[in-house]
Amino acid sequence: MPEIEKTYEPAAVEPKWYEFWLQNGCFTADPARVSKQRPAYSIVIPPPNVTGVLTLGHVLNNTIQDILARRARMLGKEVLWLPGTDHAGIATQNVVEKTLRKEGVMKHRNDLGREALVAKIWEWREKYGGIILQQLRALGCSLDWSRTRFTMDEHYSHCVSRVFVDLYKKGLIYRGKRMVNWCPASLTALSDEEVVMKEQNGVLYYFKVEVVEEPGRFLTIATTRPETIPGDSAIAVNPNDPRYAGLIGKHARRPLPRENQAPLPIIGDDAVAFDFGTGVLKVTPAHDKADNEIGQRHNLPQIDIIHPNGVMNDLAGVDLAGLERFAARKRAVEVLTELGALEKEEPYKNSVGYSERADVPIEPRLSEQWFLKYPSVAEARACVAGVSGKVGVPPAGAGVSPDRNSGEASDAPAPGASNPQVREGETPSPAGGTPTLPEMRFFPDRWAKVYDHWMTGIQDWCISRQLWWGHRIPVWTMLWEGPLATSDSDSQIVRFDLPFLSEEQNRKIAVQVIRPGGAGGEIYFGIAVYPGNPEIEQLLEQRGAKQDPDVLDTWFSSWLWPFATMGWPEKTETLAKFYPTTDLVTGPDIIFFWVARMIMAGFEWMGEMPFRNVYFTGIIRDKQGRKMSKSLGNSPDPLDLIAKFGADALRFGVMRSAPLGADILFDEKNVELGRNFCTKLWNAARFRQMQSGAGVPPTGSGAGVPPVGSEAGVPPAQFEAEIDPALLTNDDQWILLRLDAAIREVSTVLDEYRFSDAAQALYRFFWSEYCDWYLEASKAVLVAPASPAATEAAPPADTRRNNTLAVMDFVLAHTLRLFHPFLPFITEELWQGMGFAQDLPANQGGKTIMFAPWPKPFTEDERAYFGLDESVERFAAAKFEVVNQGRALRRDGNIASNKRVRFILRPSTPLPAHEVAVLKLLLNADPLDLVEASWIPPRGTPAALTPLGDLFLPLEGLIDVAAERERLTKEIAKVTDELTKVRAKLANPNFTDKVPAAVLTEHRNREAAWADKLAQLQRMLDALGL
RNA sequence: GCGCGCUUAGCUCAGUGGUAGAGCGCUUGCUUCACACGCAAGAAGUCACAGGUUCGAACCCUGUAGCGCGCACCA
Repeated sequence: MPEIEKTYEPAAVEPKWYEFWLQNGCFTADPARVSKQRPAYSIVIPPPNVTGVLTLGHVLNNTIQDILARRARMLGKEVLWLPGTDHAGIATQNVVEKTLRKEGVMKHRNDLGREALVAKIWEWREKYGGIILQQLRALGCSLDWSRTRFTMDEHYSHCVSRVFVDLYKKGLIYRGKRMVNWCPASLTALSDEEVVMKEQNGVLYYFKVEVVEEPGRFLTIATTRPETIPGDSAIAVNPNDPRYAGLIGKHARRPLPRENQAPLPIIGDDAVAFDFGTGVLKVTPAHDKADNEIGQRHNLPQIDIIHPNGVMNDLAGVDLAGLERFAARKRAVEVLTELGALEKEEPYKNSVGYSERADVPIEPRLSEQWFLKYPSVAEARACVAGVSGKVGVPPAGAGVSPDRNSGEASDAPAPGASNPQVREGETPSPAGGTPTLPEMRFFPDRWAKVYDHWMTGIQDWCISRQLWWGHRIPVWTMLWEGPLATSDSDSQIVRFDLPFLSEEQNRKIAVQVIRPGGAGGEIYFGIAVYPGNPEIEQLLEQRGAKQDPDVLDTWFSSWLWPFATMGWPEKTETLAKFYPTTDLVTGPDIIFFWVARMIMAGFEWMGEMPFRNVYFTGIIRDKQGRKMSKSLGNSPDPLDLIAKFGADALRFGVMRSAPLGADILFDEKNVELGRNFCTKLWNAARFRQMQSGAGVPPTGSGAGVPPVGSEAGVPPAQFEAEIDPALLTNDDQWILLRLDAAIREVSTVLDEYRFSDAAQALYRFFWSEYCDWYLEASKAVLVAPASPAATEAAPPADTRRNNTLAVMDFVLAHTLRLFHPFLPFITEELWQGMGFAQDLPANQGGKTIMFAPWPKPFTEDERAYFGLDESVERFAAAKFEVVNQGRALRRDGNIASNKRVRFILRPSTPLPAHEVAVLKLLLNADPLDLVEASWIPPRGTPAALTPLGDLFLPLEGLIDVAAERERLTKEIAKVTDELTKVRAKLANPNFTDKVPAAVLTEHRNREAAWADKLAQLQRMLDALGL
């Protein structure tokens, strides 16, 4: 084996192995390999925006997914981790338009026109769309690149159109003129989820209006938006408000526009609160959601006074027309003041909806849009573990039944097509009960409540966007002059064959009345066309039908991601084997945008939930707890971090500080810690390499790597060949026990998605236990073996040495595998470099550590075989106590840790020569003299009591007696305190009567131990002399 | 207003009823033949507060305060 270099160089190592994995198809999923013995495991990546670059959020999210995927492979599963990108409508169009404006290509999108702009965006996508995926490679992500998808791939786009038509036919999609969230910057409607509420320091303006029928009587109205007064069409009061009830039916003159101070009706509506403002409300049906509802109840005119871009139109009157809405507010206040109508203004805090993307206040606006009534809500709501409304789960696939033309829509794989994929250790349904539907689990589960709450109050989804980049709505609208085939004019869906289409073609469309008896009594049809029928589209356009110019909300395509990427609507093998996916890893900020909608889509078109488990990551913040943002300059570039510290270091650092359910405060120190840990791992391996030689196969040859699934009951042959249990030292046995504990702990916490706990357990095991204790103790065998006492039947040094190396190899081989999901690169480098891959079958790690089996805890038989029992731990703990005490003595005596000094041990139990050698080494003692029980130290000798006997540091004259006395006095105080506490407990009959026997025994032992210790400390203090 | 979460060492966080823990930072000593990205030893905590349950509470219950998040309202 080549000698391991002195320092680890991630920059040289990482690309090499990534290329190796790619060349060997290690990431490729093959549904044909899925079987009962080899269950499927799948994750679809939350597709990053195609314009995006890697952020720390992506690092967190994708490292978690990679850990899950890599571990699943090691557990013998067929793993599909499916990559891709999202076209991200508004975001992408904004980015590209901005660039084009900067480059002077255009001033406004209209300069280019729809087709040219879309072509430019495609160009952009070709050029930059793969960046983030390339960056994921640098992170080590084991994605199956052969399956990379994009939400605007031809096939994917067909899926989007198909589900649109399907929902349209089911009557769930409708067009309507409604109040929508309008973004005056992006000039498009937005969904409720794209609006974020922000608290504002605003002003509440009070102005008065005169009651027409009672001249001289004024009403005072409070408003935050005086610029909308010209759009008012009523004054509302609460009919139960004695102050104003008598005015209902009368009129008041609105002050603006000043050239048209129209009298408005005073109406009564329960929505008006008595105690807010003055109890009098101006009603602006065209520019406020609540006012719009009042307007509908009272049949008020809707006066639209604002252009789509936020500029006031002519109806706003001469004072305001042409002003931007906030300038208009200022002006309106001035005019009110001039008119003498303004009474007062007071500061006021309120929340205003902002456009998430453009970061400007949205404008509630009446607009004609497409809306969706969510499908499969009941199923989606009921399937999540821990939500309240989960009773009466309907059978899977019980969606709304299609009314006709069902042929094309229903050829998806049969509902319930399942695949055997159960997480290791997953508990089956409760025994004896009725079979329950499989549940989806959220981690942490508190998100289930949030999800349920949203699903309960769910509103129709505005799915049309006034953009060009996206999936164009597959609906053509035309004026219909013939008779209607249905008498029910309220019906949204009409059974109607277009005479200019063939019967066959008519089956590929759905017809909806858009404006029954529209403005001039005309009837408009919306004709939705299944994808892939250009000839129908052509015929429609020849007849004057126009395709809707809008595109669909990006999330209307994202919600199909789990199955549209796997070939739906064809019944692909991929779908059959890998759907539903096993885990979804995403941020809680898109639980409504994406997760909830995917669940509904999963039920609606696959008849099944899209994933079994959803892991919600925290949000990455800087170390002051602020969100990462470009403007703050607090978001480091992950690629810089990788260049500086290595991808493994970044992964480990982030994972170690990312507890389940909490935000992550990112600190480069954590990455440093990851880097340091890699170095530690590297050097521990290097130490092992430096020991090979005399009598050992030069490579260590993967010694002791046990076959996975070795049958219980038979001591594995490999163990016998490599590790002779008869030659195991206490340290060997101890580290095997610690390894076993680490395997158990890491496996358990990973099953619970507690990645930071796993990382910490690994860190602790390898650094504090393996390196700090075992590796140091092993030097007593490898570097400075004890010369056995004449009476002892010690094994030849070489034999014992080989055995220790075998134990080391065993532990390292397991450790590397435990670390692999977290640290894929360095573990592969060491696995190969140290020769662990040799002589192993390819599917057992012979080719790459990626397919080496995940370590298993010892069986009972293996524990017995290696002699691993409690006495091992006990003796090791006693030994460490001796060492700790000795080091403390050294410290008290101000003796440098590198200085060899004489220690004297008066053992309370016979010690094998080897153990004495270990103690000598760890104490850095020379010599370590053993004395008889009768030996009495000279007065003033610092001493420590240990479980293996009394330890002395004979340093006549060198010791600071006063300091030593102080230490002992302090120790005595502490022990006295503990002893008092435990005695007080034991003296309490309530305690002794009620406490469980085991706890009582434990307390009695504790009392004895403290008492013993106190007595000995006292003796030591006495021995120090005065 | 409703709901959720958090409050433990200087910082970030583990710790679900029985002797308060880790990493970082800090202090001291050490280039001891894997590693100074290291080794060793240390200092450091009224477990937010107040009640209650219990033999016993950081942990369970009730309440309070502060912080964070979500939802609703917002003339």
